[in-house]
Amino acid sequence: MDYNFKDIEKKWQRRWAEQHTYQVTEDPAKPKYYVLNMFPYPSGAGLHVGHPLGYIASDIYARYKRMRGYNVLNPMGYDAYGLPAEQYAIQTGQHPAITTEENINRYRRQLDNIGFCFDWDREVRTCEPGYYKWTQWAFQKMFNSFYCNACQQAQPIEQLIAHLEKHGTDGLNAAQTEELKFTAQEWNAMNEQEKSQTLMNWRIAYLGDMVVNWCPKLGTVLANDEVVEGVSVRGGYPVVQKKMKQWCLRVSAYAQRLLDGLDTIDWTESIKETQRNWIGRSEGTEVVFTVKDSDQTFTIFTTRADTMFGVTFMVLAPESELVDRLTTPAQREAVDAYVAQTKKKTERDRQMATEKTGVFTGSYAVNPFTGKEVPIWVSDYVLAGYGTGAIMAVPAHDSRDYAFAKAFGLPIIPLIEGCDVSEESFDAKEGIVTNSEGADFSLNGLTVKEAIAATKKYVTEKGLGRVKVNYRLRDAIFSRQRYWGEPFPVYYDGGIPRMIPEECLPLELPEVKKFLPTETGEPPLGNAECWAWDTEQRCVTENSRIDNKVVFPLELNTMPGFAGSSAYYLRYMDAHNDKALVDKAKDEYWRNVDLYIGGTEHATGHLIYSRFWNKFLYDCGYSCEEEPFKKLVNQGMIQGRSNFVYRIKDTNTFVSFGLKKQYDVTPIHVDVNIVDNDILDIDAFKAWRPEYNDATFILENGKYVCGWAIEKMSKSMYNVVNPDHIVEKYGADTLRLYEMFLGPINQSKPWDSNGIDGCYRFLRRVWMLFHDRDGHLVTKEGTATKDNLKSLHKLIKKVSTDIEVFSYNTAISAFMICTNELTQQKCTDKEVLQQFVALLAPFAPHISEELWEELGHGTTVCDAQWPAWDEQYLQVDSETLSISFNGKTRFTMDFAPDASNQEIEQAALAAEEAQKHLAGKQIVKVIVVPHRIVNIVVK
RNA sequence: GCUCGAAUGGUGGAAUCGGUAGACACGAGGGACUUAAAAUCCCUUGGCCAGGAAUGGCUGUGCGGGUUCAAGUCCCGCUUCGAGUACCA
Repeated sequence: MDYNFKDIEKKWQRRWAEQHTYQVTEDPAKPKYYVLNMFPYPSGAGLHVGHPLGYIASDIYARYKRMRGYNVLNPMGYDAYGLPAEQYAIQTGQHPAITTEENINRYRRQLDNIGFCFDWDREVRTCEPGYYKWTQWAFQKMFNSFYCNACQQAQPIEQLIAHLEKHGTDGLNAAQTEELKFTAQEWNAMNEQEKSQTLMNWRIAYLGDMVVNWCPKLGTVLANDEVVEGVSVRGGYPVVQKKMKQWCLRVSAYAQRLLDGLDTIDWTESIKETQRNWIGRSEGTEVVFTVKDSDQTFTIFTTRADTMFGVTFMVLAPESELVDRLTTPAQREAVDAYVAQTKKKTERDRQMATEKTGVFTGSYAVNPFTGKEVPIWVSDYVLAGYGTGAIMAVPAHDSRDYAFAKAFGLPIIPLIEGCDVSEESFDAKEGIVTNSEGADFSLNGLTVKEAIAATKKYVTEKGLGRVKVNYRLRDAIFSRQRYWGEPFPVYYDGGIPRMIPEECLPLELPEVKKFLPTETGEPPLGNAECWAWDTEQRCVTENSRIDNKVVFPLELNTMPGFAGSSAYYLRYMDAHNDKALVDKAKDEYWRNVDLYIGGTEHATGHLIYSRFWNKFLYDCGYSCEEEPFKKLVNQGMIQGRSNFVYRIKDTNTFVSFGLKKQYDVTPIHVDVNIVDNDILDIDAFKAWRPEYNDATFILENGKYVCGWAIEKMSKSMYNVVNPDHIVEKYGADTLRLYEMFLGPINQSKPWDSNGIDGCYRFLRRVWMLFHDRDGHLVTKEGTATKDNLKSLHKLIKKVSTDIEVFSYNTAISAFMICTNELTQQKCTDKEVLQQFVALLAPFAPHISEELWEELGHGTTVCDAQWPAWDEQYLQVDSETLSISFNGKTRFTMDFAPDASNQEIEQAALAAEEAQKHLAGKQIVKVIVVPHRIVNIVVK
């Protein structure tokens, strides 16, 4: 009887589901292990073979850990809110909930085919009210909190209000949007609306006037990580800068903790580095400049405080509010025109611009070090969102300032001994400072590093400014002008945003007639009939037109994609709890994710937001670990391997790859599913498209050979491989093995079906190892030979160590070697074969379960104990010989067992030769393997 | 531009701490079985040279140097490719 994977896999998948084999509960008797995959967005295209790569890798690890005695949590769910479903809804009118549901069902079918050990009883979907209740809940907590810089922790907003009532802003040390100064009396005199507005300066979730990335094509704002090279990540539409009132999260308050936390977690260096760059900590100095003939002052930020004597002009960002204040009447028109012009530019235009543009404000700033007056300019090469939105320009030592100075003929003063700034600026932070002497202060003769320190000291002592740490990390814009997302649990009372009561959550997403913005440009929720809050009934009601009823409009924006994915790992711990995000005891049991697997593309998005969100919940006492993901493994991308046929120009004749040079040909993508090992199935090709019905072919050796290329896996390249087809043809176990055998999981690699036969043959050989020709088990008790045990224990050791370092491809190689060895040895020992099956179980669970059952076990192989290896079976019999020269024993040599006499002789001669070069030292031991002396130990 | 990573046969990839480079698999070639095909099994397979053969020799991990008894691995200098990021003052 042959290896019948179809029946075996169906049988076990059904049994696992029926018996809830992978259902897991908290068990204090066992150590926990939490394995997590980044949950998928269920797209309409379904899974391709690239998606399961990470799931298979984590599944193997989860099964392995379970066999090692851990209580393993391995959940799965769906990141169900997203743009594609909404865009589809706009085009077709189909409600996104329906398409999302359909897509989820398709995903689930495809996932079930592969035999994962997910605990589906814990499934979450971000679009379900029972789930997003807790997204809304967390948002409200953030709204009701501020970040205390002194204690480096989020605190209740009441505490801040109490401080303001007593002391005003005096002595306040909290993360804030801008520095405000007012007294307790001023605070107490504010009306409610003013107070509400003022508090936004500190709330962790706040409504802020932000310069945002507005994407007109998508009709919504985007976060920084959703914009790449000036265009939206989704769709690639242009993005412009715009000032808008938006909900924001004060992620920047956590910048330092997000940075420090990286040192405590086991992630790859490259992804930590990406996050460090994204957070972008830079230590520098803020210096206050006064404006000539005015009582105005403004602050700039610089990391090159040593260049204060080289400042020849100042530059403001066009969006900076300083522009308005510092523009003189004479320059007003020119400045307004310039600002208007930059507003029109897209982010991309601004980045692409090679020439510096700008305009003079008419005002002059006074250098506090030299008293010299320098012109203040406006230019879009200065960013509003970083530092103070204003800079001091030192053209001699900054390439951007240099370009600007050259463009507008501004002076350039070199400050480093011996540097040449006639052609370009000298940006390096090295050299000896010169030309830097003021009335009571000189930097001349110092190194750049010393000069920066000296300037910091001087600035602080003289009260000219302060030492400041700046972060590139900006607050996350949390509003989206979209339908298919979590609604904000917020209503407006005369312009004051208020949270709907916690016990009324979730605030459910309303139905709308159409998914487009309203005629007045409101977000799609503006189309909802029932979308107002009745404070008395504590419920959603019809729009505020109803008479004699106090009804308040609800927020029309929805939350962005990252909202629902920021704390889902906590929800899995307690997925059905409607009293809390996660029960305290359960959180304390599962704590955080031990192994997180997913792609690198989330490095500056989800993986930052999620860490931020968790740190906030940690501060509030809802999560017991500060970092959500202890270890992170990034799986590589699976690329497509496209195939080409070559059509001779202006004909319907196709020429095989090897002969194409003789003709003038056009390469054409051909569906990889009708190509096998680069050999085209000609009949299938003719049937593929009507125009190829009567195609003719020029073959080589009777075959049509296709060309190939590595490209992204996508429909348009006809290179998408559906895992369902592989499972159908070879079985899930083969798919699992092959995906892992392809290479290291963290490496990107092309999908190439060519090698899959090898894995299939391997599984068949495993099957044949256990059965005779008639399908009967061959095992006998107590027949293990020394060779059997050596093969087995070699395998146990190799597989155990390889799994720990995620080197699955080499582990599978070891299985192949061992299977061949045991087959050759005609091994029939039950004990040996049993342990072999246990080892195979994480990789190929279906066949392992079947064999395990045949071997007479009533329990599932997942609960088998992971075998331990015994070194005694692995020892190599090495020989030690004493080598004598001139009748004296000189040293001993260790030989590999297969070393020949000739080699031993050569080694001895070589060792004696070596002895001559070791002045006075004595060789005590020489280790030899065939061909070579491995090690000479000397005394 | 900056940061990080990579480069090994026809292909995917092995090689623990510097110690027999090319494991394992695919592909290819040859053979066995078969009326035939599929499937399966066996042999060969980095390159070059010598030999009837077993076998032996040389060469070989992107390029050029260096350290070492010994380098794919360590150091210095390049080349190419990939990923991320970019007026961040």
